[in-house]
Amino acid sequence: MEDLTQELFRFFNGFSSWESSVIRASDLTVWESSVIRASDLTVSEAHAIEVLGQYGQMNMKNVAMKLGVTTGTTTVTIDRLERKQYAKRELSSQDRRVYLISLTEKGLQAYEEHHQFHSELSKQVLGTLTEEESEQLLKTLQKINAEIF
Amino acid sequence: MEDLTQELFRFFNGFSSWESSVIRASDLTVWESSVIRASDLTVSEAHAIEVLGQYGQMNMKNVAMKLGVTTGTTTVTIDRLERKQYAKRELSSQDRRVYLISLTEKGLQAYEEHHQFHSELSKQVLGTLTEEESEQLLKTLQKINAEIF
DNA sequence: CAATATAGTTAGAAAATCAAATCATATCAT
DNA sequence: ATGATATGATTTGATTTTCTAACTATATTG
Repeated sequence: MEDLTQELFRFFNGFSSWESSVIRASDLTVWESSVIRASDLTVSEAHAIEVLGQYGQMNMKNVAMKLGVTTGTTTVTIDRLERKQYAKRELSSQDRRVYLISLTEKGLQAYEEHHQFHSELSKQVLGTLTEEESEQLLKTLQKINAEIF
Repeated sequence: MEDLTQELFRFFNGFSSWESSVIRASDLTVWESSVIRASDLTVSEAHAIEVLGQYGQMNMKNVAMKLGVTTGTTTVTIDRLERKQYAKRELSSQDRRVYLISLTEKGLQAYEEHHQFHSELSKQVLGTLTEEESEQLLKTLQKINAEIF
């Protein structure tokens, strides 16, 4: 039990630093020997795109919850993404207080690009495991995600 | 493979929002019907304590890497932790450019407290799995952590 | 030993975040 | 129905967190 706690959080922290290095790295690129800014996405904007790409259209409150920030913060983030045309708001027809947020074409494209890096890590993970372990891991993660997160 | 990528990052994002809600919640407490600040730790300070508690004494650069921020940011964070007596710097005897950072008694105590919350989540995870699945998960995580993170 | 690399710090600016107040719409209890 | 309460989203103003770039000190390398 104590062991699992330790490995669980090591795993989480490992992901965490990997993820921020990827976001930062993908924001830079080298062109004719000098480093230039490749995308105009900040780290928190990239996170929001990741969440929207992963879960699809959702309201502000749910975006905020997935990001682990307040709705005030989310309003600001989505404002910027909308201004830069990565995301769009649509009024819900069910509840007129609600905005449904989704990615635009450009936003989806940015998500796909970022997602490639995820697949890379996934490949690395599979590389360390046997066929059987991989299958078991998938099942276990599905269970945990469905029941806890 | 695509499935695993999806579950892996859902898992990671689930952890992420859980973790930020826990850090925020543990920073507040209710006393005589009003919410007051219980600890003087901010979110980024709590993260640093978590890393130092998890990995033990380490230099600034490694702390920065684990936190996924620059060394400049880390200097500021450790400055504050040192001022509040949660952490301390020691000059390395091997390399005089290097500071080794570690938790003080007070820092360790804060780490232990935070760690309790981790155990709670761990317990929840175990609750959704069979005995066998739990053992397999532990082994798999150990493998991944050792080889990738 | 000079040139280059690395660890850490500092300074100033920009980005991210929060809490609280506010607005508009929904829901609930009577 | 309607007044009271709850909820989703935004705004405001302040604080916190972070970055980049320049800098210092020490190590390493050709």
